[in-house]
Amino acid sequence: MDLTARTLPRKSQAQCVNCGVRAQTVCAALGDPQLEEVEAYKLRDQSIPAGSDLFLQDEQNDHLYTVQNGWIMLYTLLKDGRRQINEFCMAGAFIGCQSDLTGPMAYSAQALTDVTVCVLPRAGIDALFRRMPEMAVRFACIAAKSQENAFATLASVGRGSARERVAHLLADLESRSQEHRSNAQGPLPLPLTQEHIGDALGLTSVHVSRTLKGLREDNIVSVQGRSLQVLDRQALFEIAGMAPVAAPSRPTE
Amino acid sequence: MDLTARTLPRKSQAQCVNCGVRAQTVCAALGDPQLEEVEAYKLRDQSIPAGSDLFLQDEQNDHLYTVQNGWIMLYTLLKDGRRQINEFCMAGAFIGCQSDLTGPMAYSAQALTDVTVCVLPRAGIDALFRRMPEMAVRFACIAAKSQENAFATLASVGRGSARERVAHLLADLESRSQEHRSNAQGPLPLPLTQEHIGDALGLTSVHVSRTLKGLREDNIVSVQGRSLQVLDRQALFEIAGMAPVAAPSRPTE
DNA sequence: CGAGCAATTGAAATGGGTCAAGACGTGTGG
DNA sequence: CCACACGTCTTGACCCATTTCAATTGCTCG
Repeated sequence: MDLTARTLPRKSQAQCVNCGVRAQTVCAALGDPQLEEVEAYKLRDQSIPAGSDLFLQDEQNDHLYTVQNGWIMLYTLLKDGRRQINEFCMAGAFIGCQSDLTGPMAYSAQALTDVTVCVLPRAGIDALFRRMPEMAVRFACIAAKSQENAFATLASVGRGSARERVAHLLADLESRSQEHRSNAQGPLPLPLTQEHIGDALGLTSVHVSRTLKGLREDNIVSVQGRSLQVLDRQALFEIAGMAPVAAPSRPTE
Repeated sequence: MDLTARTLPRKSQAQCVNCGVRAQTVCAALGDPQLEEVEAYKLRDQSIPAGSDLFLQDEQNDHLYTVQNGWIMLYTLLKDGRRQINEFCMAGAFIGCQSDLTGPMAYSAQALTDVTVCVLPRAGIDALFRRMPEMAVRFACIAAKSQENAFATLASVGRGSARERVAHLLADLESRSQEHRSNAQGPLPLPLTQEHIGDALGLTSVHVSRTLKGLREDNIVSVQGRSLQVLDRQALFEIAGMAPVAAPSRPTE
């Protein structure tokens, strides 16, 4: 659980100009000189082992994180132990920023795989934004984007059947994974247990199992071990209620 | 209200320095000179009758809105007509800003009561943000806040029973309403049908009716007509799973 | 006074939850 | 190399919260 003991704070880090996720995060809009300024501000890169928490809800935290690689989940714990997973974050995600910059965290974050994050200090971030307005604008866009994602999940969980919810999640994960993969075909890693999926969708792991079985029997996906293979992208996105991104033309209405 | 404001170049609109919701919205961080700049940028105040849409999802929209008074709901329509209400917005809310500033809207917005909004043009908002980074930062905080709200709703909808969900919504509305009301006691206006409540919580209006009946019979709330009276705030927040101040110790199984 | 929408109530159907038992890995230690 | 332990997945049987369908009662407003 405790990760701070395990990680050595060292300044040796990848250089920002070579950052693999630069285009997707707050630094996207910055030129090289500005990037150097951010680099000076940056604390370190940090490796997080799978299963450990970046931060816990209701606790204080002084950092902001950009995911370099690996998966992180944001989740909320209820008093009686029930868990709601709010979001699965992949490379490029900017994590830890909330409305009350100085208050305790509103939710928890846990690594699903081994993860590398770029760490910024939270203190002074608004001064940095003030000096680099492009960064602030970019940050605002990211915040808006993540609000839209939350709305989409809410619609799926609030209004969808189990089958629709699972399809929506898989479709979402698949299309987001594509952004980070070179080849479009082939199975993609899915570091989630069925309990994770259930906790993200408001379902029981038992029922997730049954639902996946149904999708498997309809030859829509093939989930084995920790990998997901989408067999019928069209059908999957259809069920999910999402418009397939690059779908072959077909009269849908 | 006393009007000791100095004379400023006026359009046909309320003056920004006197804005009633200034402290809660994107302008909060701005000084008077910057506020004048925003005022020059501002298009107009606009009255929206109850029931009409500010904008529709998938359609283009050139404006951004700050709610001056009244209630607005943000909602998502699914292909088959099911509706998910994402958020109820009250005075001070900043609406219409999304990650893709030039693209079609990701969700719809409809007035639940007669509403007055302050209208900004969408084009050039990023330039404005760039000139006033405080405003961008403020916006990001607001967006983050709304994401946190969405997460809280998601946890409620994904993991709560009908009773818990309804209690959570009522508790949330009640505490937010308090911010805009002088006297703490007494019934507060609730411009929602039970169908609205159901669509916000992933429930049927029929079941909302039954659930409210249960809360009424337990003397926790009294909902009559379009107004809500919280009778037992402690119990309501207890059921909602929100901490009102400090829950009395009680062995919850 | 009647039209129309919102709320209530009852009865029946069902999607998903719960409980419980097994199967299937996969990594560990002997 | 085996055995065993632990976590995950699967499957069956039953249960129940919520939905669905349907009828009735208000309430508001023209």
